[in-house]
Amino acid sequence: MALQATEKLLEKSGLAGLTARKVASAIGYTVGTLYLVFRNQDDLIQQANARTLDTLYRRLTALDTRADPHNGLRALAREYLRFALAHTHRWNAIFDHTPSNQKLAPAWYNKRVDRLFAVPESALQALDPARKPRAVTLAARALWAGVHGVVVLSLKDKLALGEQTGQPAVLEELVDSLVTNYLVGYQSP
Amino acid sequence: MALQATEKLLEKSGLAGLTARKVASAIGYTVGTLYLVFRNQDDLIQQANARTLDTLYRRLTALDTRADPHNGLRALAREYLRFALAHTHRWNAIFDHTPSNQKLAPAWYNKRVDRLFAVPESALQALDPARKPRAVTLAARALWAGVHGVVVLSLKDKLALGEQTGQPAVLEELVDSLVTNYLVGYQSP
DNA sequence: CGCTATTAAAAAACAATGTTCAGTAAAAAG
DNA sequence: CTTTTTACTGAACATTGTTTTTTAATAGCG
Repeated sequence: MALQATEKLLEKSGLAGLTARKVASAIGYTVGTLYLVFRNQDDLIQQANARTLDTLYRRLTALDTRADPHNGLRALAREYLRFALAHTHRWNAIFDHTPSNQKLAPAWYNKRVDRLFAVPESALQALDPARKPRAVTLAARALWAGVHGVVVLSLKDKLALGEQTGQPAVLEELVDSLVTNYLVGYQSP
Repeated sequence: MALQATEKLLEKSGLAGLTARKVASAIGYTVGTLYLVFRNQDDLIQQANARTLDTLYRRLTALDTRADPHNGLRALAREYLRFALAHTHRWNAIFDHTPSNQKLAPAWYNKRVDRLFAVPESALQALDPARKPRAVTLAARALWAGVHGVVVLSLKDKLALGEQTGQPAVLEELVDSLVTNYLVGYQSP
């Protein structure tokens, strides 16, 4: 219940507008009760974010990249962008949230992140099965981080594209450009 | 004075550890005085961030990309990464700060962002003077946003690279991979 | 049933923080 | 010397994360 309410609140007003009291009252409880279920606010947000990562993962793995890895990677990137555009606030919450004093994220959280990176990585591997795993891993990280960067700046409207800023078609064009051009280099001898 | 103190505090404990009272007392004033100089905390942080953007801009323009645009772009990207690694907290502050209720950033702030994007853009234009300006702009945005993405995830340790995560050499390798491969695609017929 | 122990939740309290505002002391103006 | 302006303080307020104290209900059990 709390996590569902958190998601709803995030969708409406983003991470900045989220308070423990709002979440509690949204499910008909008071704030004290929330702290019986979650260790603190970081814990709550992290669990909400994990759910977002899960649905993103499901969306990405729903695509078939095996038939055509090249176009598959483009489709993955586009799907990533679309997801972020469709759930801006929840997606932003993943990256805007910086745990207060916590050293490193818990294992169950990192597992979701790793799993996500594995998706484009396996497509890249399929694209050139002969390549060494380490080289593929690095390439996957570089490419996916790059796609991530385009999406991040797209959502923050920091791409300085003039009037056409924020138009989904232009953004998809950007993502496509990145993936396509990168892959040309990746596959050239 | 206030901005210098803000920078020092940011360097030490990041945006999360920054409070109006700390900034004020760091310069020997009380919190009320700070609000005579800055409209609010967003204003203070935005002005501090603008200064960070300025020094980054100076670092990037200190490089000469005209002699060899291709390597110049790689150097730009590497310099961007180095700057972020050297001033992690101040750099993160630029992207972690989400103005409370403000619609869009003020013009004087956006000017710095535009100016930064112009740097790789002019290198890309030099690389292929025949290409149409709009195509160059799009490519510059895609490539630079991609580099940005690698840097973002590097600093947040979200690249899931196992033991070697965070090693600058590996990160430079990633950035290099992105730029080099992208440019191969960009220049191919 | 009647008493106790456990549980679930509320209510209240606390500290930190952003922000505002009334007041005050010193300097400047006239 | 009086008035006005300036620069600043100190207190106040609302919001929020978090903890602690209380209260009401339920379950366990003789």
